[in-house]
Amino acid sequence: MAKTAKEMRRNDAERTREDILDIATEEFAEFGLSGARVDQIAEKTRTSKRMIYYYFGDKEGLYLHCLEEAYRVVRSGEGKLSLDHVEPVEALRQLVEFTFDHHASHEDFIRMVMIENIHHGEYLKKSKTIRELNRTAIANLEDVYNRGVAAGAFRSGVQPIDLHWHISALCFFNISNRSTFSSIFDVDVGSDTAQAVRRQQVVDMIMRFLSV
Amino acid sequence: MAKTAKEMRRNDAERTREDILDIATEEFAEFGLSGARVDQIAEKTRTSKRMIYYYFGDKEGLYLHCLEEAYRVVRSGEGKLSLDHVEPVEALRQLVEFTFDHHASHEDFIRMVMIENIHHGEYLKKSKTIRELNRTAIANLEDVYNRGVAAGAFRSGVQPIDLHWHISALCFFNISNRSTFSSIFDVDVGSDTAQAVRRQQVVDMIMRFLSV
DNA sequence: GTCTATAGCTCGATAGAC
DNA sequence: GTCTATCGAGCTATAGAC
Repeated sequence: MAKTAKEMRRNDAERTREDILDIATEEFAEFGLSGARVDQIAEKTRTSKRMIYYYFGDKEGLYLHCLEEAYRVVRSGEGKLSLDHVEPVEALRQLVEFTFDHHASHEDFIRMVMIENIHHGEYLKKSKTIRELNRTAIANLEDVYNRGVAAGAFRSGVQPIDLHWHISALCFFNISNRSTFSSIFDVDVGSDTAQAVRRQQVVDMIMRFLSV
Repeated sequence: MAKTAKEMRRNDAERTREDILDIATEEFAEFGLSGARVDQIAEKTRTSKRMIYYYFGDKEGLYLHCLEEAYRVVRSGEGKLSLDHVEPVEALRQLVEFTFDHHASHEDFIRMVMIENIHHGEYLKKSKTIRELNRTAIANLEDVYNRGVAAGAFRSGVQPIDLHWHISALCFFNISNRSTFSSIFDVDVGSDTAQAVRRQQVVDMIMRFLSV
Protein backbone atom coordinates (compact mmCIF):
# COMPACT_ATOMS: atom_id res chain seq x y z
CA MET A 1 0.00 0.00 0.00
CA ALA A 2 1.34 3.36 -1.05
CA LYS A 3 2.00 5.89 1.63
CA THR A 4 0.36 9.26 1.51
CA ALA A 5 2.57 12.23 1.08
CA LYS A 6 1.89 13.24 4.65
CA GLU A 7 3.12 9.90 5.93
CA MET A 8 6.20 10.19 3.79
CA ARG A 9 6.97 13.54 5.30
CA ARG A 10 6.31 12.29 8.77
CA ASN A 11 8.70 9.39 8.19
CA ASP A 12 11.30 11.82 7.02
CA ALA A 13 10.73 13.81 10.17
CA GLU A 14 11.03 10.64 12.24
CA ARG A 15 14.24 9.70 10.45
CA THR A 16 15.61 13.18 11.09
CA ARG A 17 14.87 12.83 14.80
CA GLU A 18 16.52 9.43 14.96
CA ASP A 19 19.51 10.66 13.02
CA ILE A 20 19.96 13.49 15.49
CA LEU A 21 19.53 11.15 18.48
CA ASP A 22 22.06 8.63 17.17
CA ILE A 23 24.74 11.20 16.47
CA ALA A 24 24.04 13.11 19.67
CA THR A 25 24.33 9.94 21.75
CA GLU A 26 27.74 9.26 20.26
CA GLU A 27 28.85 12.79 21.03
CA PHE A 28 27.46 12.93 24.57
CA ALA A 29 28.89 9.47 25.33
CA GLU A 30 32.27 10.59 24.08
CA PHE A 31 32.50 14.10 25.50
CA GLY A 32 29.88 14.38 28.22
CA LEU A 33 27.03 16.85 28.52
CA SER A 34 29.18 19.95 28.83
CA GLY A 35 31.92 18.61 26.55
CA ALA A 36 29.68 17.76 23.62
CA ARG A 37 29.19 20.55 21.12
CA VAL A 38 25.85 21.25 19.51
CA ASP A 39 27.69 22.59 16.46
CA GLN A 40 29.62 19.33 16.16
CA ILE A 41 26.46 17.24 16.53
CA ALA A 42 24.70 19.33 13.90
CA GLU A 43 27.60 19.00 11.50
CA LYS A 44 27.62 15.21 11.76
CA THR A 45 23.91 14.85 11.13
CA ARG A 46 22.41 15.24 7.71
CA THR A 47 20.36 18.14 9.06
CA SER A 48 21.03 21.46 10.73
CA LYS A 49 21.47 22.95 14.19
CA ARG A 50 18.14 24.66 13.71
CA MET A 51 16.39 21.28 13.66
CA ILE A 52 18.00 20.13 16.89
CA TYR A 53 16.44 23.07 18.68
CA TYR A 54 13.21 22.59 16.77
CA TYR A 55 12.85 18.98 17.93
CA PHE A 56 14.53 18.95 21.33
CA GLY A 57 14.27 22.49 22.65
CA ASP A 58 17.74 22.86 24.04
CA LYS A 59 20.95 20.94 24.66
CA GLU A 60 19.70 19.45 27.90
CA GLY A 61 16.47 18.29 26.28
CA LEU A 62 18.53 16.55 23.62
CA TYR A 63 20.70 14.93 26.29
CA LEU A 64 17.69 13.63 28.19
CA HIS A 65 16.24 12.08 25.05
CA CYS A 66 19.59 10.40 24.34
CA LEU A 67 19.70 9.01 27.87
CA GLU A 68 16.19 7.61 27.55
CA GLU A 69 17.01 6.07 24.20
CA ALA A 70 20.16 4.44 25.61
CA TYR A 71 18.18 2.77 28.42
CA ARG A 72 15.49 1.71 25.97
CA VAL A 73 18.00 -0.05 23.73
CA VAL A 74 19.63 -1.90 26.62
CA ARG A 75 16.45 -3.02 28.33
CA SER A 76 14.89 -4.17 25.06
CA GLY A 77 17.98 -6.33 24.54
CA GLU A 78 17.46 -7.88 27.96
CA GLY A 79 13.80 -8.49 27.16
CA LYS A 80 14.79 -10.95 24.46
CA LEU A 81 16.25 -13.41 26.98
CA SER A 82 13.65 -16.07 27.74
CA LEU A 83 14.62 -18.08 30.76
CA ASP A 84 11.22 -19.31 31.90
CA HIS A 85 11.87 -22.94 31.08
CA VAL A 86 15.56 -23.07 31.91
CA GLU A 87 16.54 -24.55 35.27
CA PRO A 88 17.51 -21.82 37.74
CA VAL A 89 21.27 -22.30 38.08
CA GLU A 90 21.70 -22.42 34.32
CA ALA A 91 19.27 -19.52 33.92
CA LEU A 92 21.23 -17.36 36.33
CA ARG A 93 24.48 -18.24 34.59
CA GLN A 94 22.97 -17.18 31.26
CA LEU A 95 21.63 -13.98 32.77
CA VAL A 96 25.00 -12.99 34.20
CA GLU A 97 26.84 -13.88 30.99
CA PHE A 98 24.29 -11.94 28.99
CA THR A 99 24.69 -8.86 31.18
CA PHE A 100 28.46 -9.11 30.97
CA ASP A 101 28.45 -9.42 27.17
CA HIS A 102 25.73 -6.86 26.67
CA HIS A 103 27.48 -4.19 28.71
CA ALA A 104 30.72 -4.97 26.91
CA SER A 105 29.10 -4.41 23.53
CA HIS A 106 27.20 -1.27 24.53
CA GLU A 107 29.94 1.00 25.70
CA ASP A 108 27.96 4.11 24.78
CA PHE A 109 25.27 3.08 27.25
CA ILE A 110 27.85 2.59 30.00
CA ARG A 111 29.35 5.98 29.29
CA MET A 112 25.95 7.68 29.27
CA VAL A 113 25.20 6.19 32.69
CA MET A 114 28.63 7.30 33.98
CA ILE A 115 27.96 10.80 32.73
CA GLU A 116 24.51 10.81 34.25
CA ASN A 117 25.98 9.78 37.60
CA ILE A 118 28.44 12.65 37.35
CA HIS A 119 25.33 14.83 37.11
CA HIS A 120 23.93 13.15 40.26
CA GLY A 121 21.22 11.48 38.18
CA GLU A 122 19.31 14.74 37.90
CA TYR A 123 18.13 14.12 34.33
CA LEU A 124 17.21 10.51 34.96
CA LYS A 125 15.09 11.70 37.89
CA LYS A 126 13.02 13.73 35.46
CA SER A 127 12.29 10.73 33.28
CA LYS A 128 9.34 8.55 34.23
CA THR A 129 10.05 6.54 31.08
CA ILE A 130 13.41 5.25 32.29
CA ARG A 131 12.16 4.19 35.70
CA GLU A 132 9.33 2.23 34.11
CA LEU A 133 11.74 0.53 31.72
CA ASN A 134 13.82 -0.80 34.57
CA ARG A 135 11.10 -2.14 36.82
CA THR A 136 10.73 -5.22 34.67
CA ALA A 137 14.46 -5.94 34.74
CA ILE A 138 14.21 -6.93 38.39
CA ALA A 139 11.14 -9.08 37.83
CA ASN A 140 12.99 -11.55 35.58
CA LEU A 141 15.83 -11.89 38.04
CA GLU A 142 13.45 -12.34 40.96
CA ASP A 143 11.72 -15.20 39.20
CA VAL A 144 14.98 -17.05 38.54
CA TYR A 145 16.17 -16.50 42.09
CA ASN A 146 12.93 -17.69 43.67
CA ARG A 147 12.92 -20.83 41.56
CA GLY A 148 16.50 -21.48 42.61
CA VAL A 149 15.67 -21.12 46.28
CA ALA A 150 12.67 -23.41 45.90
CA ALA A 151 14.89 -26.01 44.23
CA GLY A 152 17.41 -25.77 47.03
CA ALA A 153 20.10 -24.49 44.67
CA PHE A 154 20.37 -20.96 46.11
CA ARG A 155 20.41 -19.83 49.70
CA SER A 156 17.40 -17.79 50.75
CA GLY A 157 17.38 -14.31 52.23
CA VAL A 158 18.98 -12.38 49.38
CA GLN A 159 16.98 -9.47 48.02
CA PRO A 160 16.61 -9.59 44.22
CA ILE A 161 17.57 -5.93 44.03
CA ASP A 162 20.79 -6.66 45.92
CA LEU A 163 21.56 -9.52 43.58
CA HIS A 164 20.94 -7.20 40.65
CA TRP A 165 23.23 -4.65 42.28
CA HIS A 166 26.13 -7.11 42.45
CA ILE A 167 25.71 -8.33 38.89
CA SER A 168 25.53 -4.73 37.68
CA ALA A 169 28.54 -3.66 39.71
CA LEU A 170 30.83 -6.32 38.28
CA CYS A 171 29.65 -6.01 34.67
CA PHE A 172 29.51 -2.21 34.73
CA PHE A 173 32.90 -1.63 36.31
CA ASN A 174 34.41 -3.96 33.73
CA ILE A 175 33.71 -1.34 31.07
CA SER A 176 33.52 1.90 33.03
CA ASN A 177 36.95 1.68 34.67
CA ARG A 178 38.83 -0.14 31.96
CA SER A 179 41.00 2.82 30.97
CA THR A 180 42.32 3.78 34.39
CA PHE A 181 42.69 0.19 35.54
CA SER A 182 44.68 -0.85 32.48
CA SER A 183 46.83 2.21 32.70
CA ILE A 184 47.63 1.95 36.39
CA PHE A 185 48.59 -1.70 36.34
CA ASP A 186 50.10 -1.79 32.88
CA VAL A 187 47.84 -4.59 31.72
CA ASP A 188 45.27 -4.62 28.97
CA VAL A 189 42.16 -5.68 30.87
CA GLY A 190 40.19 -5.33 27.65
CA SER A 191 42.05 -8.04 25.74
CA ASP A 192 40.08 -11.10 24.64
CA THR A 193 41.87 -13.46 26.98
CA ALA A 194 41.60 -11.10 29.95
CA GLN A 195 37.89 -10.66 29.26
CA ALA A 196 37.29 -14.39 29.04
CA VAL A 197 38.88 -14.86 32.47
CA ARG A 198 36.94 -11.93 33.88
CA ARG A 199 33.65 -13.23 32.52
CA GLN A 200 34.19 -16.62 34.10
CA GLN A 201 35.16 -15.04 37.40
CA VAL A 202 32.09 -12.82 37.49
CA VAL A 203 29.79 -15.79 36.92
CA ASP A 204 31.70 -17.74 39.55
CA MET A 205 31.44 -14.90 42.01
CA ILE A 206 27.67 -14.57 41.67
CA MET A 207 27.21 -18.33 41.91
CA ARG A 208 29.31 -18.54 45.05
CA PHE A 209 27.40 -15.58 46.51
CA LEU A 210 24.16 -17.55 46.20
CA SER A 211 25.43 -20.99 47.08
CA VAL A 212 23.89 -22.51 50.22
CA MET B 1 63.81 29.12 64.99
CA ALA B 2 62.67 32.07 62.92
CA LYS B 3 62.09 31.54 59.25
CA THR B 4 63.85 33.66 56.67
CA ALA B 5 61.75 35.89 54.48
CA LYS B 6 62.52 33.60 51.57
CA GLU B 7 61.20 30.57 53.44
CA MET B 8 58.09 32.47 54.42
CA ARG B 9 57.46 33.29 50.81
CA ARG B 10 57.99 29.71 49.78
CA ASN B 11 55.48 28.55 52.32
CA ASP B 12 53.01 31.10 51.08
CA ALA B 13 53.59 29.92 47.54
CA GLU B 14 53.08 26.34 48.62
CA ARG B 15 49.89 27.28 50.44
CA THR B 16 48.63 29.11 47.37
CA ARG B 17 49.27 26.05 45.22
CA GLU B 18 47.50 23.79 47.68
CA ASP B 19 44.60 26.19 47.98
CA ILE B 20 44.19 26.18 44.21
CA LEU B 21 44.48 22.38 44.03
CA ASP B 22 41.90 21.83 46.77
CA ILE B 23 39.34 24.14 45.25
CA ALA B 24 40.01 22.93 41.72
CA THR B 25 39.59 19.30 42.76
CA GLU B 26 36.19 20.11 44.22
CA GLU B 27 35.19 21.88 41.02
CA PHE B 28 36.50 19.23 38.63
CA ALA B 29 34.97 16.45 40.72
CA GLU B 30 31.64 18.25 40.67
CA PHE B 31 31.49 19.46 37.07
CA GLY B 32 34.06 17.48 35.10
CA LEU B 33 36.96 18.77 33.08
CA SER B 34 34.91 20.63 30.50
CA GLY B 35 32.18 21.56 32.97
CA ALA B 36 34.43 23.16 35.57
CA ARG B 37 35.05 26.88 35.09
CA VAL B 38 38.44 28.45 35.63
CA ASP B 39 36.71 31.68 36.62
CA GLN B 40 34.73 29.84 39.26
CA ILE B 41 37.82 28.11 40.62
CA ALA B 42 39.70 31.41 40.77
CA GLU B 43 36.84 33.09 42.55
CA LYS B 44 36.71 30.43 45.26
CA THR B 45 40.43 30.54 45.95
CA ARG B 46 42.03 33.35 47.89
CA THR B 47 44.16 34.11 44.86
CA SER B 48 43.59 35.11 41.24
CA LYS B 49 43.07 33.46 37.89
CA ARG B 50 46.46 34.76 36.90
CA MET B 51 48.12 32.54 39.53
CA ILE B 52 46.36 29.42 38.28
CA TYR B 53 47.95 29.90 34.87
CA TYR B 54 51.25 30.82 36.50
CA TYR B 55 51.41 27.59 38.52
CA PHE B 56 49.64 25.10 36.29
CA GLY B 57 49.98 26.41 32.75
CA ASP B 58 46.49 25.77 31.54
CA LYS B 59 43.21 24.15 32.57
CA GLU B 60 44.36 20.68 31.57
CA GLY B 61 47.58 21.04 33.55
CA LEU B 62 45.54 21.99 36.59
CA TYR B 63 43.26 19.01 36.06
CA LEU B 64 46.20 16.60 35.83
CA HIS B 65 47.67 17.91 39.09
CA CYS B 66 44.30 17.49 40.79
CA LEU B 67 44.06 13.93 39.54
CA GLU B 68 47.52 13.12 40.87
CA GLU B 69 46.70 14.68 44.20
CA ALA B 70 43.49 12.67 44.48
CA TYR B 71 45.36 9.39 43.96
CA ARG B 72 48.06 10.47 46.38
CA VAL B 73 45.53 11.12 49.15
CA VAL B 74 43.78 7.80 48.69
CA ARG B 75 46.87 5.64 48.43
CA SER B 76 48.46 7.29 51.46
CA GLY B 77 45.30 6.42 53.38
CA GLU B 78 45.67 2.79 52.35
CA GLY B 79 49.32 2.82 53.37
CA LYS B 80 48.32 3.32 56.98
CA LEU B 81 46.74 -0.11 57.22
CA SER B 82 49.22 -2.52 58.80
CA LEU B 83 48.14 -6.09 58.37
CA ASP B 84 51.46 -7.88 58.62
CA HIS B 85 50.71 -9.59 61.89
CA VAL B 86 47.00 -10.17 61.41
CA GLU B 87 45.92 -13.66 60.35
CA PRO B 88 45.00 -13.73 56.64
CA VAL B 89 41.21 -14.16 56.72
CA GLU B 90 40.86 -11.37 59.24
CA ALA B 91 43.39 -9.26 57.34
CA LEU B 92 41.46 -9.59 54.09
CA ARG B 93 38.23 -8.74 55.83
CA GLN B 94 39.81 -5.59 57.23
CA LEU B 95 41.24 -4.69 53.84
CA VAL B 96 37.87 -5.02 52.10
CA GLU B 97 36.06 -3.10 54.82
CA PHE B 98 38.71 -0.42 54.71
CA THR B 99 38.39 -0.07 50.93
CA PHE B 100 34.62 0.06 51.20
CA ASP B 101 34.68 2.75 53.90
CA HIS B 102 37.49 4.70 52.32
CA HIS B 103 35.82 4.95 48.93
CA ALA B 104 32.59 5.93 50.65
CA SER B 105 34.28 8.79 52.44
CA HIS B 106 36.28 10.02 49.43
CA GLU B 107 33.59 10.69 46.91
CA ASP B 108 35.69 13.34 45.18
CA PHE B 109 38.30 10.71 44.40
CA ILE B 110 35.67 8.38 42.94
CA ARG B 111 34.30 11.19 40.82
CA MET B 112 37.75 12.19 39.58
CA VAL B 113 38.38 8.60 38.50
CA MET B 114 34.99 8.46 36.78
CA ILE B 115 35.79 11.66 34.95
CA GLU B 116 39.21 10.41 33.99
CA ASN B 117 37.65 7.24 32.58
CA ILE B 118 35.29 9.36 30.52
CA HIS B 119 38.47 10.85 29.07
CA HIS B 120 39.77 7.33 28.32
CA GLY B 121 42.46 7.73 30.96
CA GLU B 122 44.47 10.01 28.71
CA TYR B 123 45.69 12.27 31.50
CA LEU B 124 46.49 9.42 33.85
CA LYS B 125 48.60 7.89 31.08
CA LYS B 126 50.76 11.00 31.11
CA SER B 127 51.43 10.70 34.83
CA LYS B 128 54.29 8.45 35.93
CA THR B 129 53.55 9.55 39.50
CA ILE B 130 50.14 7.91 39.63
CA ARG B 131 51.30 4.59 38.25
CA GLU B 132 54.08 4.43 40.81
CA LEU B 133 51.66 5.23 43.63
CA ASN B 134 49.49 2.27 42.75
CA ARG B 135 52.12 -0.41 42.36
CA THR B 136 52.40 -0.83 46.11
CA ALA B 137 48.64 -1.22 46.56
CA ILE B 138 48.81 -4.65 44.95
CA ALA B 139 51.81 -5.73 47.01
CA ASN B 140 49.91 -5.56 50.32
CA LEU B 141 47.02 -7.55 48.92
CA GLU B 142 49.33 -10.15 47.42
CA ASP B 143 50.99 -10.74 50.77
CA VAL B 144 47.68 -11.32 52.53
CA TYR B 145 46.43 -13.61 49.78
CA ASN B 146 49.62 -15.71 49.72
CA ARG B 147 49.55 -16.14 53.47
CA GLY B 148 45.93 -17.24 53.22
CA VAL B 149 46.71 -19.81 50.57
CA ALA B 150 49.64 -21.13 52.64
CA ALA B 151 47.34 -21.46 55.65
CA GLY B 152 44.79 -23.36 53.59
CA ALA B 153 42.18 -20.62 54.11
CA PHE B 154 42.03 -19.40 50.48
CA ARG B 155 41.99 -21.42 47.29
CA SER B 156 45.05 -20.99 45.12
CA GLY B 157 45.18 -19.85 41.49
CA VAL B 158 43.68 -16.37 41.88
CA GLN B 159 45.81 -13.52 40.58
CA PRO B 160 46.24 -10.73 43.16
CA ILE B 161 45.41 -8.17 40.49
CA ASP B 162 42.12 -9.96 39.74
CA LEU B 163 41.30 -10.01 43.43
CA HIS B 164 42.06 -6.30 43.59
CA TRP B 165 39.82 -5.80 40.55
CA HIS B 166 36.83 -7.43 42.25
CA ILE B 167 37.27 -5.53 45.51
CA SER B 168 37.59 -2.28 43.57
CA ALA B 169 34.59 -3.02 41.37
CA LEU B 170 32.24 -3.57 44.29
CA CYS B 171 33.50 -0.69 46.42
CA PHE B 172 33.76 1.74 43.50
CA PHE B 173 30.36 1.03 41.97
CA ASN B 174 28.83 1.53 45.41
CA ILE B 175 29.63 5.22 45.14
CA SER B 176 29.91 5.84 41.42
CA ASN B 177 26.46 4.57 40.46
CA ARG B 178 24.57 5.51 43.57
CA SER B 179 22.51 8.25 41.93
CA THR B 180 21.18 6.32 38.97
CA PHE B 181 20.66 3.13 40.95
CA SER B 182 18.69 4.86 43.69
CA SER B 183 16.64 6.76 41.18
CA ILE B 184 15.76 3.81 38.98
CA PHE B 185 14.66 1.52 41.76
CA ASP B 186 13.22 4.15 44.06
CA VAL B 187 15.40 3.14 46.97
CA ASP B 188 18.01 5.12 48.83
CA VAL B 189 21.05 2.88 48.43
CA GLY B 190 23.09 5.48 50.30
CA SER B 191 21.19 5.25 53.57
CA ASP B 192 23.06 4.02 56.64
CA THR B 193 21.15 0.77 56.89
CA ALA B 194 21.45 0.04 53.17
CA GLN B 195 25.18 0.71 53.34
CA ALA B 196 25.64 -1.57 56.33
CA VAL B 197 23.99 -4.42 54.43
CA ARG B 198 25.99 -3.67 51.31
CA ARG B 199 29.26 -3.60 53.24
CA GLN B 200 28.58 -6.98 54.78
CA GLN B 201 27.61 -8.42 51.40
CA VAL B 202 30.75 -7.16 49.72
CA VAL B 203 32.96 -8.73 52.39
CA ASP B 204 30.94 -11.93 52.13
CA MET B 205 31.26 -11.95 48.37
CA ILE B 206 35.05 -11.63 48.41
CA MET B 207 35.37 -14.28 51.12
CA ARG B 208 33.20 -16.72 49.19
CA PHE B 209 35.18 -15.96 46.04
CA LEU B 210 38.36 -17.11 47.78
CA SER B 211 36.97 -19.99 49.80
CA VAL B 212 38.41 -23.39 48.91
C1' DG C 1 41.35 43.87 33.49
C1' DT C 2 41.18 42.75 28.68
C1' DC C 3 41.19 40.16 24.41
C1' DT C 4 39.38 36.75 21.25
C1' DA C 5 37.19 32.69 20.01
C1' DT C 6 33.31 30.16 20.33
C1' DA C 7 29.49 28.27 22.83
C1' DG C 8 24.40 27.89 23.02
C1' DC C 9 20.71 29.66 21.08
C1' DT C 10 17.16 32.32 17.93
C1' DC C 11 15.18 34.85 14.00
C1' DG C 12 13.20 35.40 9.45
C1' DA C 13 11.98 33.10 5.77
C1' DT C 14 10.77 29.32 2.47
C1' DA C 15 9.02 25.19 0.03
C1' DG C 16 5.58 22.08 -0.41
C1' DA C 17 1.26 19.44 1.10
C1' DC C 18 -3.45 20.16 2.11
C1' DG D 1 -4.32 30.45 3.45
C1' DT D 2 -2.32 27.20 6.90
C1' DC D 3 0.74 23.97 8.74
C1' DT D 4 5.07 21.45 9.07
C1' DA D 5 9.85 20.58 8.19
C1' DT D 6 13.70 22.99 6.96
C1' DC D 7 17.69 26.26 6.39
C1' DG D 8 21.35 29.99 6.75
C1' DA D 9 22.76 33.84 9.11
C1' DG D 10 23.47 36.11 13.11
C1' DC D 11 23.02 37.39 18.14
C1' DT D 12 24.74 37.44 22.94
C1' DA D 13 27.08 35.71 26.64
C1' DT D 14 31.04 33.78 28.37
C1' DA D 15 34.94 30.66 28.23
C1' DG D 16 39.99 30.24 28.36
C1' DA D 17 44.02 32.74 28.15
C1' DC D 18 47.46 36.34 29.18
